Amino acid sequence: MRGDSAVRVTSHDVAAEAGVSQATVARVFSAPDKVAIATRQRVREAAARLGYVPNAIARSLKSQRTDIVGAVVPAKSEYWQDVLTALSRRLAEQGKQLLLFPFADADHVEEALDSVEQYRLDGLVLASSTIRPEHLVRMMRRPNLRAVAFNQPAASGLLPLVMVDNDAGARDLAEHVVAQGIGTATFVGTVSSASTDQIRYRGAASALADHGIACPYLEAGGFSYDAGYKAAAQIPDGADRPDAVIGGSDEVALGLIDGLRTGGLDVPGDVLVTGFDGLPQASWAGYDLTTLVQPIEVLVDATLAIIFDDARDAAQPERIVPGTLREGKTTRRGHG
Amino acid sequence: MRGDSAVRVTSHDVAAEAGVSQATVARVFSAPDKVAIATRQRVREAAARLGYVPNAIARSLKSQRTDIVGAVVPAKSEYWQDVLTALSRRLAEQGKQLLLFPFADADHVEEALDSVEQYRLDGLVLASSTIRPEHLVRMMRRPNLRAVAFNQPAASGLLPLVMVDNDAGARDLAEHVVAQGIGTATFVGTVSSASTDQIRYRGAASALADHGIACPYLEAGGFSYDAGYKAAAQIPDGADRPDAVIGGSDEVALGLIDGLRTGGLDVPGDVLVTGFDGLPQASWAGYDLTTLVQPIEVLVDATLAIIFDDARDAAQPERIVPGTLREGKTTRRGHG
DNA sequence: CGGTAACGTGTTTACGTATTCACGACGAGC
DNA sequence: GCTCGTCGTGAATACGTAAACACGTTACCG
Repeated sequence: MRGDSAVRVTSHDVAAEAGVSQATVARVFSAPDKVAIATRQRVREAAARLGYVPNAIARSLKSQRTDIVGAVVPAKSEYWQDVLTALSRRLAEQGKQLLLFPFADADHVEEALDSVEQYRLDGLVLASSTIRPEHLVRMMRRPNLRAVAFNQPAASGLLPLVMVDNDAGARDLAEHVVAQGIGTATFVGTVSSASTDQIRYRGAASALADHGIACPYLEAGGFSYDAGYKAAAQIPDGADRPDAVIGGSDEVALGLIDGLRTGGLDVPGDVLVTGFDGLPQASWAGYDLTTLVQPIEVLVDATLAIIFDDARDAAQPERIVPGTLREGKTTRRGHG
Repeated sequence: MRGDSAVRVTSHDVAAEAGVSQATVARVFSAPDKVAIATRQRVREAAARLGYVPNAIARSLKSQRTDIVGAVVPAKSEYWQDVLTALSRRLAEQGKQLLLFPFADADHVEEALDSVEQYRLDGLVLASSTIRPEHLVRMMRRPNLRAVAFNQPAASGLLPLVMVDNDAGARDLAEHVVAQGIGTATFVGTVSSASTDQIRYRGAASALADHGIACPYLEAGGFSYDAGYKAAAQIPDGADRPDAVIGGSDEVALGLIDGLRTGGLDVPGDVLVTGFDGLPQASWAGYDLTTLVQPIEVLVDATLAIIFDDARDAAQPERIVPGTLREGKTTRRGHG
């Protein structure tokens, strides 16, 4: 044992100090109204005197609840950072905690889930489409564990699902750029491996097609600023240059903007750019990106509702929440 | 009990299935070399057949280790996001987890620490100078809990401390802008409430003074992009305009840049700008900020070393790690 | 005034695992 | 052939709490 200078104090110690039984001490901390006020007071004082703090581990073992929700998310992503912030705040309000299982590559998801199973969490938020279906169903089978897929269209039918309306959002963005008078467009994203990007692409392409505008697709090969920055170099210039570039996400779009500008183009003068997600950085004055803002609070609340509401047995819920278009200067044509 | 369609399977069940005792099952999962290979195999198969997964809660209760490290951090901050990412990755490599205790205001730190005490964590990373000293000492007294202050100069002497060399870094930045030929400068940060900013300001001011340059101070009133953006409007223009603006952090500096540019100034043409931290966003082509990059991996490793190395009894360690200057275009004068 | 319900508290057990102790078998050394 | 040590395993206990159950006291109702 290390650093055992201080003694570990348990509810038994407090019981002895206060002259009551251990059960009474436990009740004072978990169901105070079942204890007479005088006794409660006495126990509280004894606890304070000894520096007693209830042991959450033991409580969890006994009660079969950990009051901890896990989140399996990609380690590097601006978007997920925002989601986690909202999630942990809401959980904190309910006296619950967030245990993080970030993964770098998809290969590490497996290990993360091993840990998840050991910790007997109350709930689990599964994010990012790099989590494969077999992993999803594995989590589904754990007793006492409510798993929810977050913004992961591929999980549909396998798990309860909460996501923003990617299709409608993409259409809104497409309609918006069409309204700016564009004649050509290109979609840049990671359609190859992100089911959200797939839906966003189809939605945008479909809406553009309604106006007789084709929408070729350029693979960014990643979800990051860097991926977007590099992809910008592959967008045709000259006569083939598209009037608008639809980014699959804000991070990619921000990279696109800087990449295009580095290439000597003016945004929005030469090319319009849109994103998706509504990151804080997208609102920064240097970019002021037109994007579809996800109602993260709403999504998070819906997720927690599925995890903690007892009346969910009515099949797998699927909550699709609409986002809102935020019009920035990246689609404001000077000569429109 | 909710959703108890699946049965909970314990080491006892596995023991029965494999025809051994519970103790042997426990050994297979915690000290496999103490079990004969044949038995081990048999137990493993039985476990797989039943879908057994060791219960980390029970293990923690018995072993008095949770294999979980907590982190008390501000909910909203780009910088801390990066730190947490690095931290959780390193922990995952060691089979440990990160439990997050984010707080919005300083008022909520208290509640966060209440939770911390209950969970009997192996270690605790205390971040942000908005955690007051009385809170720090409270954490110091918990048995079996190794608390480390991360980039929090004010904790010096109270807790083991790991931080970047703010003073040297600030001096490096100051020397760098002096080398660009500036004659006047202003520091913008949150000296009022951040002990890191205080040191950075003193360091920069001192280095500038060595060259006969005064360094007035402008309070940003926050650590965010927005705070920087607004502060930019208060920087004197005309004859009093400083040649360089030293930001207390990258987030503030990025806001400053956009604020100055919105005000019609050219960065770096009219004003040089520097930051501090080395955020990913600072490297974005749209900014390319000159900043002092913190060696986050090194800091994190030092932190975990203090938490997990048994030989730390040699008083309170204080690790001060140097950062590295990253020269971006925000200090590259066209007409220098 | 008797019966009964509500209340407050103590006793006991269970949660699932790690670990100590004890025990038998087996091989080596003299 | 006996001792001793090692190895593999089982039995038993402890970790600290929550909750079921039991019991005595008090108050309320008809």
